[in-house]
Amino acid sequence: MRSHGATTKRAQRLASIGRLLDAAQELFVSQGYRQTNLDQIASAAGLTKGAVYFYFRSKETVLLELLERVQAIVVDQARKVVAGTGPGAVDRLVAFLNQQSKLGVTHRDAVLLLILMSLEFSERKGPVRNMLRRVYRQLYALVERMVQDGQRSGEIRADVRARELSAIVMAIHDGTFLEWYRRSPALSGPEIVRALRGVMLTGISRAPARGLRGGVRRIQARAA
Amino acid sequence: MRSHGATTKRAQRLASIGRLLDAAQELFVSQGYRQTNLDQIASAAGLTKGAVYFYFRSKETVLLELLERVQAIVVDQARKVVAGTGPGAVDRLVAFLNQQSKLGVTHRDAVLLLILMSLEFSERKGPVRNMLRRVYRQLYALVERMVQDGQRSGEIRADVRARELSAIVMAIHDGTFLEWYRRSPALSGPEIVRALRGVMLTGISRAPARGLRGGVRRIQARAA
Amino acid sequence: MRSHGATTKRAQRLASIGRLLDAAQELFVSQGYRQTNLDQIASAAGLTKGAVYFYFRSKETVLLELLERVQAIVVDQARKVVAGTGPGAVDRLVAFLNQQSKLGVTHRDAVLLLILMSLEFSERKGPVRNMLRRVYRQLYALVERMVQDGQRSGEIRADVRARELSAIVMAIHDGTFLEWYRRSPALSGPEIVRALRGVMLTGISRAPARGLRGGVRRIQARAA
Amino acid sequence: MRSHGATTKRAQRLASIGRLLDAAQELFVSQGYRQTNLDQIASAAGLTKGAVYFYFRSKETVLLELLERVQAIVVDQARKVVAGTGPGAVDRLVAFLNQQSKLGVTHRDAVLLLILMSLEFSERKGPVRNMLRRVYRQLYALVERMVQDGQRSGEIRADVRARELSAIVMAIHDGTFLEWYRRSPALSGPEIVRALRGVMLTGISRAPARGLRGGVRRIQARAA
DNA sequence: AATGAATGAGCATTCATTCAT
DNA sequence: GATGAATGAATGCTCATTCAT
Repeated sequence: MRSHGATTKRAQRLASIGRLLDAAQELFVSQGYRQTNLDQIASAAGLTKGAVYFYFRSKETVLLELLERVQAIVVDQARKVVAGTGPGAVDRLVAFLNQQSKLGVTHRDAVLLLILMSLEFSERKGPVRNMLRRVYRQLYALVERMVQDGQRSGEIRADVRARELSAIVMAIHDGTFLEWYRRSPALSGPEIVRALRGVMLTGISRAPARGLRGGVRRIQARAA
Repeated sequence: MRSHGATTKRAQRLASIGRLLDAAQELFVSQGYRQTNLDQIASAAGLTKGAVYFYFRSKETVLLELLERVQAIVVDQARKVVAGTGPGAVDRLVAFLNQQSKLGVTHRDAVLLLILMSLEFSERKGPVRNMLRRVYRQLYALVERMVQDGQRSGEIRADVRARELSAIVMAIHDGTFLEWYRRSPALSGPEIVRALRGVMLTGISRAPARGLRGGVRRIQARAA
Repeated sequence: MRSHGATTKRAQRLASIGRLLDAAQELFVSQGYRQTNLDQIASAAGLTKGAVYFYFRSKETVLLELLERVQAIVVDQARKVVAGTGPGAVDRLVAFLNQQSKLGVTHRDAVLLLILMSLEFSERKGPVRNMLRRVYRQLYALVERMVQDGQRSGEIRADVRARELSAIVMAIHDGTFLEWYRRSPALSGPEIVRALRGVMLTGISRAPARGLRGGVRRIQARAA
Repeated sequence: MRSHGATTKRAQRLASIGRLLDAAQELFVSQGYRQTNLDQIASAAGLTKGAVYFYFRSKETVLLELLERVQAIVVDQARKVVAGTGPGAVDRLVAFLNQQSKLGVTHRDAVLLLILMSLEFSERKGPVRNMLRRVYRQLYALVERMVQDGQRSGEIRADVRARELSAIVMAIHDGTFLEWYRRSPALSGPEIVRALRGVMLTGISRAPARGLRGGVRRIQARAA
């Protein structure tokens, strides 16, 4: 009845699933999970509610598969980038932040989905919260390791514990995305990203103790 | 049936309203606005659903009145504190951040309500979004003014526009609260607040150009 | 909006619950549990679906409360009647069957509900099946005890184990009700009841062994 | 993909239909018609939903064809057995009951399907109900004729009208099957069948009037 | 001042059925 | 001969809201 470009069953299946997931992602991000109903998702994908149930077991499953995709995009990529950079901890952190900034442009909704769902599901136990915790734990661990390395090597300030310092890094990171999301047209994307990086790196750098001045400047140069 | 300390009608009225608003605030923060239903609010306040409609026109009105309270707590207080400090822009910013940190302890839910609702309602037009925008505009303006002053006086880095820099300040601020909310037991409250202040102030300070070293150190000292 | 005879809240509550349960019972019996939807129940009671949920937690709860009523009618009454008759086992059995026959007229739907639901839920575990099993276990036990007593005293044939013999009694009992339900207009109620009693009592009586002839006749006289 | 012994199209066709009908019968009996969905039937037969529609016009048609099979098994066989026995009415009745008992073992689900569907569809008009009525009418007629013959010849009690007496016979018959179905593991199959026959035959036999004692005994002997 | 009864719109989910391949 | 994709109607349940008392 409905005719799509490629007509093999397999292609149609993938196309429909893709359209449904894309539609769901956009709606979950812009309206929240709970406010989005399946009719909206389905019709945004050019299908009907029934089709959603043909491909997914439930509304929750749609979100879980979406988060699976997001995990691959956000966590796996970040790990790869971090692993491929070195040797300094700050270098890796810069690479990480650059990667996230790029994601913010190429996969804005994927990143926002992660952040927004982590808030919407923060107090509701169930598979979604578990999945989200898993993803965040991985990100936290990645950042915390870099911060610890940096503290050991003297690149990063040691007057705050690694746990709290990396929490700040994540907080700044998520906070900036949310701010951007909230005030979208009022803020310049590239500029805010650049500012973010500069502020964060300066902020976490080792305080320029006497005789070591220039440390901050050096870091800021790398981040530019 | 129910016994309240003061039994004047007026007192009882105020007490009921207070209990309802408190209950609503806690539930909206912990579960979100949409997931919270009026039965939960009412019974958490020791009343029934009908009573909510006796005091408020609708569920939305409950939130609006709550946001009115929050505005008084967050915006008005911040303005007063900022106005009563001086003369430097960074001094005022430090005072502002101190005030917010205190609020985070004394009025945790009020601050979180503001942040969380601003996300939940970000794409839903209506009176709530308007109210939230009003509150945030005031906060943005307050911070932006301080940043501009600091840039003019040379205390604050000028390589990023004031709008984006103050967006970063707000982002860090909100992001830290959310991070704290999300990982509550895993993070040390006082420590993260101290870290936040240190990181942010160092980060936004003027890059310690040659001959001006010590600027960052001075700022960090003030923030400690 | 809707005005019912008695207007105290308590009376209205009881009236609505009563109407809902009555409507549900009739519909469950005539159409089955699963084929009956809440709209039918509600509108048969002059209410809307929402009202059902005001009084009951779920559709299943409606059935459970109905079965509670039925238990009181069927089991408790039967026990009382049996306890109040004596001394012979057959006398008690006759009293039991008389009681059930009366119920079949005064509470036709209650009895049928029990039987039909026991079939519809026989393979579906859950609270309904548990409840049904509880009720049936009590009836089985009641009958089996009478049969055992009768076998001991020689009034009832002993060539079949009490368990199977009382199963037959229950089978005949339920089967007759179902037959009546299935062929309603074609069968004469009183006559079938009389026939049932006669057939069953003769059938389970001690086989008229040599020298004991007349046993069956005596029993049939009591049953008439 | 699927390998069947005989690979002629015709054979495969018949095999698939057979598997579907068998699967449907088992599921209809164990869960009821309405609770069984086509996916369950199809996958129990190792096929997919679409295949059901390839062979049958609708879910209802599946049941109708099943009932056709059942009719052949239950009614036609019973008629044949009754016709081949004689000369006494009770002899024929015994033969009928023996046949049904045998069916209960060899075609348990077929017999149960008939009984259970007659209850599930009793108040729902449509082709299924018509079919069921047709089958039952034939069985009723068969039994009623035997009872009438027995009453005329004096073998069977005449104090109850033939219609009601044969209703009792059918009631006992169906009731025993249902009881067995409901309490499967708790009852001994052979024993209950033997008991049933004994009870029923004694029960419907001519009341052992004075001078005719032994009648019951004779009948019970035949039924053993 | 507050309650309890009732409504109706909205929503996730199930399922028989259709149809192109 | 059979499958997989998709539909649409039905249904149990939730919940903000209204209103008589």
